[in-house]
Amino acid sequence: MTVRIYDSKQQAVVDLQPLKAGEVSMYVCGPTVQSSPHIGHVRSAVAHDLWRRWLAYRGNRVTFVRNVTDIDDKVLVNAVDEPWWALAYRIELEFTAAYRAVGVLAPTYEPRATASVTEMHALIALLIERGHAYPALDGSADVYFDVRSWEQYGALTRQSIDKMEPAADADPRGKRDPRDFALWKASKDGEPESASWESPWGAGRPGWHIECSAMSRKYLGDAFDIHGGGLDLRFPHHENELAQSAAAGLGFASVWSHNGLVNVNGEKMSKSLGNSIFAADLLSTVRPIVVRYLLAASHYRSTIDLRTEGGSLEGGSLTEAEAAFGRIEAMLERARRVGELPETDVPDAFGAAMDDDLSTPQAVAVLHDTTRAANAALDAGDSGAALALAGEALAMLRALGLDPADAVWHSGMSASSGAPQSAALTSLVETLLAERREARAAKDFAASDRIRDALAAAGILVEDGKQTTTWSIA
RNA sequence: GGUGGGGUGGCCGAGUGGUGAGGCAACGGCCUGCAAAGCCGUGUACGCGGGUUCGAAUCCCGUCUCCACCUCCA
Repeated sequence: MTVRIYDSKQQAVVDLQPLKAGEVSMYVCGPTVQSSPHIGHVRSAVAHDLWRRWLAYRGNRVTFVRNVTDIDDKVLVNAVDEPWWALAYRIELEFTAAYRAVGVLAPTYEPRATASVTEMHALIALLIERGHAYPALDGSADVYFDVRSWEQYGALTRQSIDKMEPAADADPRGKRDPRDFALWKASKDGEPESASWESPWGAGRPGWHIECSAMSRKYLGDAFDIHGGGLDLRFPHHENELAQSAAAGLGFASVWSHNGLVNVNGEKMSKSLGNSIFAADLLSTVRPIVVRYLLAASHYRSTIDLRTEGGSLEGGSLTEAEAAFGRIEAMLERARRVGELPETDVPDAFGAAMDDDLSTPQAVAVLHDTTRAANAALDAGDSGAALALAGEALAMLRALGLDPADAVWHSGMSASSGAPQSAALTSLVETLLAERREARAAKDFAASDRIRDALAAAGILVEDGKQTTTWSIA
């Protein structure tokens, strides 16, 4: 069965035809580690993680490379009271933590730009040799890509050079055309020695785009299947990558995949508006699995408009997501009390939706339908049907990386250090519930309700089932 | 100016010609000692104006409007 994917370059959904049958190579643009991760970074990572998991579910061996841009103008600028490499690594760790928290699988490899300077030099030399790049005309060590020499420049975003605005990433005096972009940037006075590498054109550091061309080639080869990233990277970053790699004679990416951006209350997140939602705040306010659910429930290409209530993350989209996902979790718990969930494949409708350009909104609808059907079967006492349906729901959750039982959601402090407290709590609650059971048996509902209210005041929800009473921390 | 994406019920969000995806919220019912949870039911939704068609959210023409990108961006 064929997985279909939207290719940003062709602007159409196409059959994914891997270069090698049964193997898919993906290169995803990771962050420039210059400041803390926000929900947009998390969204991008989850979107590509969903792709990776689905392609693997369909039997492909996926090689997934996501880079870390650890040298860049902003890394240097933001490193005020620490070395630039310390800032870069500190921020990289924050990204790793955020990705892990929302269940993003570790890449097959995660190369840092600074570890591939040699490969960048080789690519730049190749471009000069082929007549598509030149050392700056002003005698600096800058090297530029010559956009006029590559007639397909603009192919990715369908723009013509003449209608583009000039690039501002280097002194235009050294350029043949103002739209030429830097492959190599000469070291400048005042920049740390550690941020400077020798090159055939003089000491300097990489331009922004060349690293991805060099690293994708290094780890995935001259041609690979999918190149992903945020929609905001289409231009100039991906356009320039494409130009470099294609002009160097490389096959490069077969498919370009871009995830949509995240708005907050209808506005683009930006530093000037001060409305950025940082991963650390998000993940300490809302359960990470719910964040992942929220991101997975929207199509990866659409803009997500995150609604907050009076500036608080609680009360808007995230609270709705908690309610919706909580239903599914509750059903799984109900079903597990009846028996063990069988291992099954995902339902066909779910698979068909996922195959169709990762249509997770429809796939999640199937998940909700299955949840409702499982609850109905449980209400009807049909354990066999209930377990079969719950098993299907679990298979879907696993395909989406949303299995509530997965160890990633239970890492950290809570599990171990909380164990004694949890045992003490359970003992107390069970004692109170035993008292309540007696009161109910004696039809002393006033006493019964008093106990339930007291527990509720402590944040513990008591629910009477047909046979048993369950409790949970609200 | 150029390129691209939108406007769907109280809210979010799918859907490219044929019995109203799914979720959140609300209301009614079943269940319950009462609740909660669950299940069942309840909505004359497709920016506006024309057109094509037996039939349009979906196709065509016109029009209004919002957003993103055009060398910092996931």
